[in-house]
Amino acid sequence: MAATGRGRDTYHHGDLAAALVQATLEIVNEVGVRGFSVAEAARRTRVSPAAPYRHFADRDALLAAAALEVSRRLRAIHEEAIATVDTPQERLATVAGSYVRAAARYRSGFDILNAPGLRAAHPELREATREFVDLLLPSAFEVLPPGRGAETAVALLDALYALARGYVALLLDGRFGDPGEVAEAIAQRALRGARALVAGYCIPDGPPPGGHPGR
Amino acid sequence: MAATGRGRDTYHHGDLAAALVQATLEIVNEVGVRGFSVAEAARRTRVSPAAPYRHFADRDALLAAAALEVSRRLRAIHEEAIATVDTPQERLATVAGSYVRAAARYRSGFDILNAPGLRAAHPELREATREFVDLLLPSAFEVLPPGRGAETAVALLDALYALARGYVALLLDGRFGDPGEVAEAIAQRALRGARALVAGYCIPDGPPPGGHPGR
DNA sequence: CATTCAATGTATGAGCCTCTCACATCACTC
DNA sequence: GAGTGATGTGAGAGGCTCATACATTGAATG
Repeated sequence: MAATGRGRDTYHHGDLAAALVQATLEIVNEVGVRGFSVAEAARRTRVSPAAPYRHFADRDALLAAAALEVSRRLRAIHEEAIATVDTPQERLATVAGSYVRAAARYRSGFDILNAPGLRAAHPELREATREFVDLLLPSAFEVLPPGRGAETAVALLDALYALARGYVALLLDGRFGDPGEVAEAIAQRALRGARALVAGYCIPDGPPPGGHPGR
Repeated sequence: MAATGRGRDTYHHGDLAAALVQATLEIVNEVGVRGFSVAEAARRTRVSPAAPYRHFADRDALLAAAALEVSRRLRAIHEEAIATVDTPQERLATVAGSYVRAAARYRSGFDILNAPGLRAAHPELREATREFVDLLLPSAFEVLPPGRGAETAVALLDALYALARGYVALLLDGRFGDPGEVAEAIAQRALRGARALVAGYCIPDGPPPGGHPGR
């Protein structure tokens, strides 16, 4: 446990796993996911290059652990954002904006979270996403015309998530200029887009899905 | 592929650059961007590990060249999709669907195209995106209420792009199950979401871009 | 033709990384 | 206070990126 508080004067570290995750976040923040290396994380934690492998199966496992930490913090941010809003419509839309804003602030975290393949390979990350969906599902139901099934509610949330994630991708690519500077403006756009999506899904006799949504 | 037609019986390859790009696409298709290595591309092209560096400055440059090739093919796909549609509204929405469909088919290409940092580091990739925007700008103008400036039109396109790209990210993450199987259903959802976005931007007195949430 | 040269491929190697395996050290229990 | 499992170390195999010096060749030039 970290509770022992011994940084690194002893042979054993105390809480190497957590320290490595922290180091990982810092490194990724500086040099990106591709520049990250387990060896560097070990170096910063003043531990031999092999030590991390006692706690994480491989490089990706360490990155996934860091991503999980990020998603925890993200969840807290969103819960806070949601709490300040009254109507379910705005609650849904607000999250899109706060997602974009968070991306600009915690750049590194999103790089990890969205690293290609990581999510696909680590179920616990997908699980974290699902919890996030649960957070908003009630609002989605409240907003939809009565009689719509859970499928439609989930589809609406997916659409919101897709919109926000897409904006984040563009933002972090530098599509709009310096991410830090334009973040607020893009967050507003995401907010507006999210409102349009919610409105679109609320049309009582929404357009025939054309193709039934997957499961 | 070799322009001169000599595959590899001679000392010189004939068209190593193109062959490397092709090999890159195949490798990424099999093992993802992270699994890709310049060495492997050289191996498949029956060339020494150092040869690729005669044509590409570094690993990322080769990936960027492959990404450019992908974006060329993508553009062709979209031009075709657009051509089959009459109204500007549907033209805009259609592209979102075709983007998702293309992602499922050319999985590897999208992995490269969306590799974190690549776009940010290689201007020619951003240039390709801009050309793509130009393709749709006329439709965006046609759709918006008169009096809206170019900014709004670009904002609408950005929103559509964000939505489509987000869906693609979720799809390729396996969020909806096997990408190949659910692709069509997700494409339909993207289509529907895109229609909602277009409709949202067409409200004559829509909120000002930087607008306050008031409602 | 013979020669030269610029482009293209090769050989070699330094330096870094991932991950493994045998071994050292320590916290805990009985 | 001895045993034991968890945690860290050392050494190293194998792979990768990229730089540098060298080999080969098609084409231009005289």
